[in-house]
Amino acid sequence: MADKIQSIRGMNDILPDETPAWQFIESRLRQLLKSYNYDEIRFPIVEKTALFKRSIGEVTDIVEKEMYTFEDRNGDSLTLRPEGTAVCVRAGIQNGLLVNQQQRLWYIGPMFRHERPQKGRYRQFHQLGVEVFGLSGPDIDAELIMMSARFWKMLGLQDSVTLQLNSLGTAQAREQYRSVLVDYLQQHSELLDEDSQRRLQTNPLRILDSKNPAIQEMIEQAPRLMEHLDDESRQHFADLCAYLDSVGIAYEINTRLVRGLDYYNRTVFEWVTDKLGAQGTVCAGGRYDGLVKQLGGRETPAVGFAMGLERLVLLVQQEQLKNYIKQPHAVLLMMGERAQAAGLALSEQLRDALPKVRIFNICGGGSFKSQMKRADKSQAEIALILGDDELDKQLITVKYLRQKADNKPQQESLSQDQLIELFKTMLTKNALTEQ
RNA sequence: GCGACUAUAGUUCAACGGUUAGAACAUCGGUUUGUGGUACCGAGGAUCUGGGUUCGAUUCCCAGUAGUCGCCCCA
Repeated sequence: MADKIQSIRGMNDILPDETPAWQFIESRLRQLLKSYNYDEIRFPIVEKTALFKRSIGEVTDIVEKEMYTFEDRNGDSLTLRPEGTAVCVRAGIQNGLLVNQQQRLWYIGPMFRHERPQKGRYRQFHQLGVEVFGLSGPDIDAELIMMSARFWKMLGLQDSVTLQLNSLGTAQAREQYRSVLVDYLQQHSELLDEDSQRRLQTNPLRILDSKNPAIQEMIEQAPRLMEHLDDESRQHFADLCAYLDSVGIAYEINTRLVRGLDYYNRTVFEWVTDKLGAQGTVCAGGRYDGLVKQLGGRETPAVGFAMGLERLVLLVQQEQLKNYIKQPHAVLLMMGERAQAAGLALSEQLRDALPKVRIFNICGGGSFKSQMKRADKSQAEIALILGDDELDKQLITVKYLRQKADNKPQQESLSQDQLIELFKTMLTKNALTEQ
């Protein structure tokens, strides 16, 4: 036997067992986004490396050590997208979607980061991203948070996630705060670990996020970003909080919440869960008013978020899927060669007449008994039996597989027209539970 | 990228430095090829890869690969 070729580490197959959960989540997402009137955008998986260096930040971990970067045949440096925002902005600029316009966009698809795989963290992972351009007020920030909150309800996850909120202020305010913070940290530099020493030079705000207990203690006394906000950002944040209060969305203000990507300003938020171990962030986003200009467009306010679909799949409970998994309505048994041809034709005709009906043809023949076994395993509501007897009489035997032996007839012979009528009543009966 | 733990049928788990590596579930077949679910009978199917120690390794050691957990990072 030849050697088996394995998939790339951290890049997983999503198997038939798992796809119902994905489909469930994706269909609810589409429904949600439609209800807020957002539009889908699709863009490539590979982009020029410079796009990510310029947007995410040269000294971020993502750019420094997690990107899949390679040269193509022309010698250009290309990168598998590690996130969607930068690509969305590039596409918006390039296609003239952003100038003096408002756009509310979403996208879904795989992202790539070379990290150590863990539960809920993979090298190819999937995100849903939502980005809004051309709106600068706190109202749209609130809309995005309300939208995500609604989504948790749709998935039955409202008790599994909590909202963390912070404001980073304007770039200038952040710059000022940065130097105040660096001063403070340098006074306590003997407490800083190796990681934090390095970040002192590169991204000191991230030190606030450290899990090192000694550092956390010292951070408690550090000057707070909230206290260094400019007036406008302060008002923006207060308005946002008021909007959330007005619809009863609970949040926790976390002044240590900073983002790993450089482009954020003002509002940042994160939905977290304690049910996924170290990978607790399920959805995160914020405002990035400077990015469009930074990537060569006109100055355009923007805000967005992304959620990790793998993590949602892990959170969605099996019971919520039970109305979503769809069994066939009917399973078709074909006994003998004559019935084989007639049966295939029959199921095609049924699909012509009733596009919504789900029929599972038993292929591969076999004894009556083994076909019945397979019919049972299909979970279908009814079995259609077609053999020489039925062909001679121009009838189809219908057996009700899920009706237990009581006084009802378990089996009857129907003409094709009667069968179609039967399916119609089955479909209307199920119409409410299937959507 | 760092650390710890793990790797045996499709799956979940046994076992042993030495005959033929067991079981359950799953799969397939059979118990008159026209009646399923239960029962009974039967079949196929595995020691991650490469080195080393040893007369002999699935078992011990090393490396690789992969998974899990933590750090890191992040969605």
